[in-house]
Amino acid sequence: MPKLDQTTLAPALPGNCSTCSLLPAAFYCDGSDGCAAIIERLRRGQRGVRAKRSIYREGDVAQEIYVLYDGWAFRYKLLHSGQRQILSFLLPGDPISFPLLHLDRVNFSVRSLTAVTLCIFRRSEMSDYIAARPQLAKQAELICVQAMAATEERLVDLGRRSAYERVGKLILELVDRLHAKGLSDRKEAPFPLGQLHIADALGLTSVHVGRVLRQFRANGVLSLHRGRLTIHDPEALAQL
Amino acid sequence: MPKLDQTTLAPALPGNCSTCSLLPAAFYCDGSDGCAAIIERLRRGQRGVRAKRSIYREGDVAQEIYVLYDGWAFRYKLLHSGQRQILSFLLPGDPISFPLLHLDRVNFSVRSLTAVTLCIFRRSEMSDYIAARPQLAKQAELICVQAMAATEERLVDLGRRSAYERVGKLILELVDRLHAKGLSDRKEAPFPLGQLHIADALGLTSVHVGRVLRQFRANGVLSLHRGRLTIHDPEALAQL
DNA sequence: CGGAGAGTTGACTGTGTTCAAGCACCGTGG
DNA sequence: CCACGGTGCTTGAACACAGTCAACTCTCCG
Repeated sequence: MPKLDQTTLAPALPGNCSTCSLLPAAFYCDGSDGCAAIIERLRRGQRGVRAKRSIYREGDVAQEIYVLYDGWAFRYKLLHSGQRQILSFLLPGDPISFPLLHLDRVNFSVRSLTAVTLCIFRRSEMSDYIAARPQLAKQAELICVQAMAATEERLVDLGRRSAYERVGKLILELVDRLHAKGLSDRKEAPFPLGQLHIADALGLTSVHVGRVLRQFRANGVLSLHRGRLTIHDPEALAQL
Repeated sequence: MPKLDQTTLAPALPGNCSTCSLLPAAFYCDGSDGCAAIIERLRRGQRGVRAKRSIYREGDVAQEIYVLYDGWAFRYKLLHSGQRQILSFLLPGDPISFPLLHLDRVNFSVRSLTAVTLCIFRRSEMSDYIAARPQLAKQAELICVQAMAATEERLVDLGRRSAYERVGKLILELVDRLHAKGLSDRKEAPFPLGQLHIADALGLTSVHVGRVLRQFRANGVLSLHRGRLTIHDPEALAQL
């Protein structure tokens, strides 16, 4: 079995923007002809980051903003007590992260899960570019509203659902997002999250997540092994 | 003791927009001279709603959007099981709610807590008005990002903080917001939330919220009685 | 006076945590 | 090729925070 590409040091390198498969779906693309050329001029290069490395730290001044070209990462907050709450997971094509356009200091941290490549933009340039295009500004607001809806859905999970439901819904959400990007067939998927990541995203402990995953396995719903997710019973999963 | 104005049927009625004290802080005001006149033309009147009435139901098509002129309300989601998760509380001057500008169907419900008056706008008109003003579009995005930050802070609460901390932080947040609007001196405030509302916002039960409030009273931190909040020890509260 | 709704209290239960030990896997280096 | 150490996963026992259920009180209001 070949190494998972998510764990290699240098994932696929972006060529130029006009051939980039992620571009058409990006929030900063208005679909016009000249768009790719403009964005290519806006792009300030790329950066490779190894797995489990810090990308932003809470309080950093963000002059540069990144788009995740390849690999997985996550946004989180750290408490004084050392506890961690993961806010969201970032998949290939996701911006890191939209609010950065408007905040002088980031109010969360970001860390790579796998090796990752980032496309680099200057915040001020990207901001001007969007502001000059009402069409894009509207699209940007839409992105923000959708992120809001996702966060609120997660809020409902933490407030009112059992550990079993939370874990199931998180996995389902990630598989759906991967599917939308053409990175999974909904039966199998790369899955670089550890039990501790799942726990920190869902307000649980890694020990309990382990027990819940055992239940899922016992029920024949899904199994998670060595960075690989397999879904045996999509029906049962969707039921949540 | 006079009746609390939050529970009267018809709260203060808005005059015209140019004399409205809420306008300068509203997200749809760019601060220009002609602004109030334009908004006054945009405004399609007002509506009074009694306490504990439904304002939006999840799935509704929203042609009209509202700004809360007076009174308290809250946004929430209902689960199949009948459980409720409150997403946020709305105070005088808050829009209900920003995402409505971009969503054809609302993905949450809204209910009045006290008697309420709403200023009414047509969604399409408001949307066009903002889109035509890049300055406003940017302001709108900022509002959205701030709402996002608040929701993520709540997410951290539900995921990683004890019941005692959650209740304390919620009360502190509301007092700060009231203070910012000139509606509280941080020592006392109207507080129309019941224990069930607090519980549904924080992922707890009303019984347990009752116990936590008793602790706060016993510790001499704050007391909550008959729709009135009194803070005895702001230090201890801010410590959370 | 009577009823509804919200808050209070107590006993009991349960979901998820804590702590601790052991195991499997994997990359590294001899 | 194997020994080593680190990290992450598994398991079990004891515990705690918060939930459930049920009875009771208080207040408001008709």
